[in-house]
Amino acid sequence: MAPTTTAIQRRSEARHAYDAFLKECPTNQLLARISDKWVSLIVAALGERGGPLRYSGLTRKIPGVSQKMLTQTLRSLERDGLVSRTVTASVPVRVDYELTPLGYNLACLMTAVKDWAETHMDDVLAARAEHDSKAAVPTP
Amino acid sequence: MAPTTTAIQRRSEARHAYDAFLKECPTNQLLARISDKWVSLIVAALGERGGPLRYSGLTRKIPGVSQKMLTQTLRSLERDGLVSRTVTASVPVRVDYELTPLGYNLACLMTAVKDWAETHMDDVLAARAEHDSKAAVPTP
DNA sequence: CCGAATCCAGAAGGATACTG
DNA sequence: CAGTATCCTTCTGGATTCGG
Repeated sequence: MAPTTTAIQRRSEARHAYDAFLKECPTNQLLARISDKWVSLIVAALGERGGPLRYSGLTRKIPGVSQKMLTQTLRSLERDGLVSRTVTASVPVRVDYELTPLGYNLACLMTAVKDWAETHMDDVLAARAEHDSKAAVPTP
Repeated sequence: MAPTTTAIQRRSEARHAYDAFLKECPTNQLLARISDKWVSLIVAALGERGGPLRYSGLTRKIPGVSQKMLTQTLRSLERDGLVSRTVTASVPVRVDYELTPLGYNLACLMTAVKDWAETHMDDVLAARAEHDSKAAVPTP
């Protein structure tokens, strides 16, 4: 019997090979992790500050973030050794978050990306308007 | 009556202010866009190549991507003026994708981020193991 | 003040089949 | 070869509530 579904099979095999590959090669995992919206914002916020920031401070510095996402993202960043968490047991508990040296290292790149976004934003906007105007007038 | 729900209200207001802010300041939109997993991988793939790449070529170069995500992401990148799409109407249709100058510009940053991930991956892994081992032994 | 836990709507994304 | 369209599962992430 000739293999009639080779294309499908190959694709499926590629996917499973990819899944297995991820376990051995965590680079993609790490890339996916730092390619997260909240990770970018938190690391950028802590990087711009240059020093420690409290939980409530982060909430104010990143408008629109929910406690859930903030806590969740901070935990993963702490686990990955990118931020340090310091608890001061005062009457109202005080928790400070700060980038580790490794985290500051990443913050530089994040800042560069953010600067790129700010610099070339108008180019992208222009391209988007151009593209949309062409697509919107098929029969003038 | 004293305002007992100020914290909740402030948070809610912050969210709506954020939503309104996004319309006037698309920088965050753009940052979120380029902080996408598939965007990173596609831009990196095209950047490493240095030249045009066909649809099927991209499928092979990015294992695990579905046609849906590949097409969808390419469309958005084209709309944003980061990649160009060239159709050659031969017997089997041939489509080439290539980074625009703006796209190449971004690819440099993406490559830097990818390199960072590859360089500091072991540090992150070590921190992760350290963190997990501490959390896994509360009662020895 | 900092966070954990639960609920749930909606978006993301994969599998599959079909077109030109 | 290069998509498009559809279904369906998974996961994201916001709202809310409770605890230390």
